[in-house]
Amino acid sequence: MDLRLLRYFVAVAEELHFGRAANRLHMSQPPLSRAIRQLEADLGTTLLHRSAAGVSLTPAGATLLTEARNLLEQSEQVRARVNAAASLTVGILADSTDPGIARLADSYRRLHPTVTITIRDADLTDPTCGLRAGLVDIAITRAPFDPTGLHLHELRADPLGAVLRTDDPLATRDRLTLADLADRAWFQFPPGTDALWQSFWNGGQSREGPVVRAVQECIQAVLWNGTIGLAPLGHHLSEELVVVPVTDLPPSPVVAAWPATDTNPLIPAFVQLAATAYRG
Amino acid sequence: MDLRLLRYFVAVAEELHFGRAANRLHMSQPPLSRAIRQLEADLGTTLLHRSAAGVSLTPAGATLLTEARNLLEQSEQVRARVNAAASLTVGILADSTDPGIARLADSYRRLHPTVTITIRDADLTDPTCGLRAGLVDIAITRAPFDPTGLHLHELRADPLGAVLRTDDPLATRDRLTLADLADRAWFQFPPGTDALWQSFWNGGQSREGPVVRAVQECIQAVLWNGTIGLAPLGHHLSEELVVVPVTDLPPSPVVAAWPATDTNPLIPAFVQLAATAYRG
DNA sequence: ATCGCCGATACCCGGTGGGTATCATCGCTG
DNA sequence: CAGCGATGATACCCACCGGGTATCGGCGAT
Repeated sequence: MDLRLLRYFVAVAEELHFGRAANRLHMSQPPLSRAIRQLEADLGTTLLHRSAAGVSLTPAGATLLTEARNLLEQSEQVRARVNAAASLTVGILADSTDPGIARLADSYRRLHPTVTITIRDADLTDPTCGLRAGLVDIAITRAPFDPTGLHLHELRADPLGAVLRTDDPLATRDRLTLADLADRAWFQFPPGTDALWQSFWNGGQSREGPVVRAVQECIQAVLWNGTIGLAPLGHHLSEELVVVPVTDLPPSPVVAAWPATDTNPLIPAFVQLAATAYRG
Repeated sequence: MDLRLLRYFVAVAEELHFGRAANRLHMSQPPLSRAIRQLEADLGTTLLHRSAAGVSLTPAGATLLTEARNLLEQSEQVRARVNAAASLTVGILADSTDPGIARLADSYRRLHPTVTITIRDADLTDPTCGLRAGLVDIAITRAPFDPTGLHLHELRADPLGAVLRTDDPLATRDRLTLADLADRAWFQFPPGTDALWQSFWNGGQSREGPVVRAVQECIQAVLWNGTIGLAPLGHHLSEELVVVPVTDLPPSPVVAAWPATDTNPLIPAFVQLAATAYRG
């Protein structure tokens, strides 16, 4: 059985007219007639009643119409699924300053040269980097966020510090507590941001402060407006900023997250590679 | 996408060797290589890693392997379902003496000349005429029987009578009750026969008597052994038998039955035709 | 370094899928 | 009732494609 013939048959069965169907298929009528006869011979049944009055479906033809539509639909899905298995989009959040992700992508490309891997920088609105919206296949992000329907894999946990201007009175301290920062203005995330995540990144409390949508905006908020935020230690954000450890905050985990329903075989391989890359 | 190419791909993916796969497909290696390249070009992805060491699947290839197997399997099912929709096997029970079924088959053939309709006479063991075993698409039989998983359509209800030899003392009566027959030997159906059906055709009670497997055997049992049985009125069974109405039995319904899961479009058409044929 | 295995390439041929021209049939209409 | 128009079937042709054979190239093993 040939999918081409099924496509032809569906056209004829829908039009109930060889001429119109041929037109729709951008071909002439005689080869179409022949193709349908061929399909009938292949299946060993008559699919259409032909008469000068018109064309009508036999019971076998009616069955084939629905079955063929179904099969053609599924063949398209196969195409889509195979294409999905040939490319991987990874969303990253807040770690755009981290060179690790670039090295990770490179080593993945070396391992799977046939796979197109794309890194997408997400904005802070969505800690799952568009995972639920289907924009990315995997998110590399920082917990916490609502994990419903997601598989998670913790890659690393970073101690957190307060991001301060170098001329801040606290900037010379080698450690801080949340109490030291209680009177400062904190970031505000846009509405719709995961509540868990928002409260954590504000030091576990609801805070007042300017709205930020991207990492660059956070840095600017600290530099220009004297607000304060949290960041993993060891990242060099700017010449004019320091990150001072805050001792009474739990470390911030970096997690890989992907939809529990996603069967893309590239995902486990990527997560494993990410795990070794982040461990080192 | 061409199912032929998918078949080729499955062979190569299973053998992981172009030569062996070509052998399995009864073709030579070069056109097979070309076909796989074609499939890759069509899908826009590499499906196989080729090296002198051997062939291995890319992630997209692994996905396609399962998807292709699935699609090929389904294409075979389409073929089977279309063939099923082009032929109808009707099982009939106990009414082989009824000329109505022959007329019904003829008028169905006139209505659907492309459909092969086959009438199968069932034995008394199975009142559903092999419906559950898949031997027939529709059963025209007499209730009662276990209707689980079946759709039923009552075609007619016949008053019942006792089948007696013409020289039986009761043969001249114009009506009887079950009480009149209480001391007679009744039929016995083979083990496995539907219990509902068995008890009904024995006058609603468990009875002693010879085992019968076919209508002919029932007639012979009455003629030769003096046993007794029930039959719808108005059928001429034999010159030496009469059917005397039994007034305290409910009429016996003739029903069309077919599997609730069967989507064969021939079934509704046949049932409708049967309904009008039996009504007349 | 060389041999051997295996997939790729080059090239050829016949069948098939597409085309055009025309026929046959049937329903409609004047 | 004859002629016309519409529609599917048939006849025939051509280009392309799916199959074949012969051979190359590259990598691994010895």
